[in-house]
Amino acid sequence: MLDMEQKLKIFKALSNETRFLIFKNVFTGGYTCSLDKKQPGVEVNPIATCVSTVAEHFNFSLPTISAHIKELKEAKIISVEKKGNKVYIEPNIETIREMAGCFQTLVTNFDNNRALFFDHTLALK
Amino acid sequence: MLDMEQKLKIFKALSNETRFLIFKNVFTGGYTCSLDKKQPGVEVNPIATCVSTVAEHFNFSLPTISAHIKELKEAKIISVEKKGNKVYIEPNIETIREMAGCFQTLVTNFDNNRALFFDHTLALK
DNA sequence: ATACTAATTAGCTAATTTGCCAATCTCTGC
DNA sequence: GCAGAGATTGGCAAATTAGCTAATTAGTAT
Repeated sequence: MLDMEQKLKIFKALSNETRFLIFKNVFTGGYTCSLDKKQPGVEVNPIATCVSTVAEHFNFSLPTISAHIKELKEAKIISVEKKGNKVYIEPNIETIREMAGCFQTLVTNFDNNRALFFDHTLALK
Repeated sequence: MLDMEQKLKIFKALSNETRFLIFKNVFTGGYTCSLDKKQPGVEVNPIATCVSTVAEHFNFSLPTISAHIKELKEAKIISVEKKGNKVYIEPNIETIREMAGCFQTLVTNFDNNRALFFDHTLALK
């Protein structure tokens, strides 16, 4: 279960357009597959990518993109793994699953409370 | 459907601890009911409250809380309605429902894609 | 060893955010 | 009309964020 501090980090990480777009592309496979032809034995999540590949999609410097990726990592939205020279980035789907659950719980409880207020029998159904 | 700009506003609004707590309390009924004894005919959502009631829960000035509430309103997380002297605040559950849907869609699509990659028949099920 | 690539760190500036107080506006009640 | 309560606006200071370049670290390849 995500505590408040963790949720705040997630919201902050996703509140910046650049980070949001990185997040979107990492989770939907928007970046080219990073399986490296020079390192055919390296096992990497097929939709993973690396910091400089991400940077190619933006008009920002590599250090800037690196810092954004660090923030996404600290929010546990992505995870990173250094293999050889590169840092591979992978989506951390469990965090997103938790967020989906949190919002859904809020909606469900809200609907139940509303039913409870206006029609007691409905809430018990 | 929420566009990216709207999502960014929502994430930004919820990335601040004070705004997050206001959000939480407005949606879970954490504030005292604001049905005004002096205005018994006024119809108000039972879990609505007003700006100064919210401010009582924080060690921040009223203008500061007012600004936070404005940001939550512009993100369409809450809606406000002026009745007489006061501004009543109500949860905007539809926005939260949309957020729940967005996250859930992302998770579902991710899981399907993963299944597609590793086992084609699974994805078709 | 040297050179090259990938990435991070450090130090800086500009812009944004978050708080405050004082002033103003709006509505209620006398 | 005037006083008072509720709320917003404007102007300011401090803190944070987001970008840059230059320097550094880590790994690869010659």
